[in-house]
Amino acid sequence: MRVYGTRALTYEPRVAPTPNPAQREAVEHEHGPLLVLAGAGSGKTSVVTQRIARLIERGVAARAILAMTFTNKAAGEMHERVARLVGAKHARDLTVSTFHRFGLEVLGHETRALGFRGTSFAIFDQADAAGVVRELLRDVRTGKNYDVSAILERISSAKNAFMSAEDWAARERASQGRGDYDEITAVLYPRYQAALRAMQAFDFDDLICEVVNLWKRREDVLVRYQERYRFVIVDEYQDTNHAQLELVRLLVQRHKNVCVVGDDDQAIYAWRGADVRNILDFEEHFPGAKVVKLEQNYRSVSAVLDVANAVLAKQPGRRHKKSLLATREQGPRPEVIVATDADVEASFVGDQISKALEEGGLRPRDCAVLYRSNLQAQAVESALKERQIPYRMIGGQQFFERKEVKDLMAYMRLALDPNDEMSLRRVINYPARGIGEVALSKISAHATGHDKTLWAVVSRPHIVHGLPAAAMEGCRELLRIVEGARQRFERGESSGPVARALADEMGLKADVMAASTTGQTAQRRWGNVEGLFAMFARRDEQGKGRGKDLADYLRWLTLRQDEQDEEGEDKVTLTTMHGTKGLEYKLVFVIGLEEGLLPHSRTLTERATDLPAEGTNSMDEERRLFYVAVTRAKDKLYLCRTRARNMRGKMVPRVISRFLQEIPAELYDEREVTAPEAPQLEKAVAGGSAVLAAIMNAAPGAATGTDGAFIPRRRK
DNA sequence: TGCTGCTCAGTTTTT
DNA sequence: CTGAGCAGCA
Repeated sequence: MRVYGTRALTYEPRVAPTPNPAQREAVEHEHGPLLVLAGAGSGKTSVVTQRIARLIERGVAARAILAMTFTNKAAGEMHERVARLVGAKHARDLTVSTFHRFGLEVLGHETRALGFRGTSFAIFDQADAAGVVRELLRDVRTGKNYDVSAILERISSAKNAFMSAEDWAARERASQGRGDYDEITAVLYPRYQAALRAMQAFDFDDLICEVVNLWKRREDVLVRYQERYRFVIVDEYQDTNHAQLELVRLLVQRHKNVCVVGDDDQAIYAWRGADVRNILDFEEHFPGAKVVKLEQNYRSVSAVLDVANAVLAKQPGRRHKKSLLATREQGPRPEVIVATDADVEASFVGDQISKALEEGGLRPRDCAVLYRSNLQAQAVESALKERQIPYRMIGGQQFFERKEVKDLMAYMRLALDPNDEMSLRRVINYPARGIGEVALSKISAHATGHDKTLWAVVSRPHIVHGLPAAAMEGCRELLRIVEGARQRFERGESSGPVARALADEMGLKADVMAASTTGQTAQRRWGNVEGLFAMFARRDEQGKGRGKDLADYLRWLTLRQDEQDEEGEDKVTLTTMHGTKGLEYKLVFVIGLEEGLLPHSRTLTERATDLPAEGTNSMDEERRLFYVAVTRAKDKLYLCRTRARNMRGKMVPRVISRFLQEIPAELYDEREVTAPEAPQLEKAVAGGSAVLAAIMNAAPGAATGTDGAFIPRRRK
């Protein structure tokens, strides 16, 4: 038992919940479709893992079970938790995979059925795909400045709906005047798809869609997978898109043992193609489905749950109505903080965390700051830095999307397989070596014209008619670098040393330094490269640093986000509301609860680039996002907003978020914060260990600094 | 070819 | 106020 304040508010540590009747029902269910509606904090993960364990216990072969998640992290965690229940031996046979990884695996095994030459294909990430579209756009020469990502969004949505280029064009014609973007997409979609196939490449959507297409075309292939995976479990089902539904539907058609777990109240990804109707209409998609609702919340104190339920109370037309039932005590009241501006808001957060750490017995990892947009992180970052509080930021640009990392990876791929055209194109003129747009198109044209690979032409640049001497020299330079690395591999060197040699040879360090405006960014970016070296070194130690192992790994890395930051580091978490799903913290700050941030201005005003999503309402989605944020808090919740905020260089007055406005005032305490607090003062008065009250239950106004101690922070 | 300066836009993001 | 992308010049 821990005393959290002068009012002797006591928090029982969360007891591992013995399964309640609903949970037990979900765990014990064996055959036929099952929908588990799992409210926030209702013990979803434990139900899923126990269910898998139970199946194995009842004699289902582990290799017949397939669990699908969205992120590698979730897959890893699930696998680990099942392993703890059933032992490593069974766990090894179990398949826990992301949708995309699964798709990759299937396509990799079926290259013959796909009619590919050889067994290798490339995976294009967002940036690669954008590059293709940008290039196609140049070819078409529209004279207009199209937003590439808006086009990609449309291509993606067409693919996931299994619309062919003709379907799209037909729809575009039928609903004429739908705008330039539908029109240009109709032009580019077929070209984009053709370009990918020509390069023997798949984008992320293809990894799902092409599996479905293959299975539809080749019953014999489908049957193999149906026979293999007789029990299928899908996590975060509310995030699935149409293609993923089709994949699942085909896979379980025969045995019908499909269990999906999700929460329609936490559907926040419609903007990237998730279709909440998948979970709403599950019973129609899978007739005879059993439905189990998990409504007992084991995470949050009831004062927090009251706010969460109030947020959803205004949500119109919920299909699967659930409410969160508290199992914990009342707890401290959530607080609404009104700060003068974003810096004051950030300082307040910093001060409260600082107190919680010094006097409240909390660890940094118990605290999180949630915001709508990554931009908001900056003020909080400096506030925490100033107070020397360790933090980690989730989101922002991912490690493997960083340019310097991608460049070096492309060289590594090229050294293993010079016919990897995408990688070649990426680095053919990086670092700059005189092969510009003109030279590249000459080389490229020669390759297509003489039915040679791009690499074959680069290897013998003199055969290209009219290629400038500089470009020819550049080709030889590239050849020398890649050849050198290839030979190192042949001599038996493993990935770590080869990567270092490559970086050396091409002068990566010099380029990274030169391309960075400040010493700090240079340091950070070179640090990323060092991180990549370290990653290769780790693989080398495991004996997986060369040959096919390495090639497979490099390909798979395209599907893999940051492997860098250590799980379980003792740091405060800074993340977007989207990035926080599935996580929980004792102390949570939700900041920037203002119109224009939440709901975000982009949901308030429509744009030509926006892709209207069917059957969804973005305002409702913003509300659910708020709900997700609120339900992360276990013990104490702060809801913060500002009166004015510096936006695009101007101070702008701010209006309270409609979602915050809707919460009945009796559910929280409110206070105004005009200047950062003076923690020293607090400490002098309070002292001792029982002062957690300061953060948990401070009397309104008590901590508001009025002594003018506010020194504006310098912004770098 | 490659750099500089201008213009424009400015969510969320996993794979 | 920033950063990305492009046009125009060296």
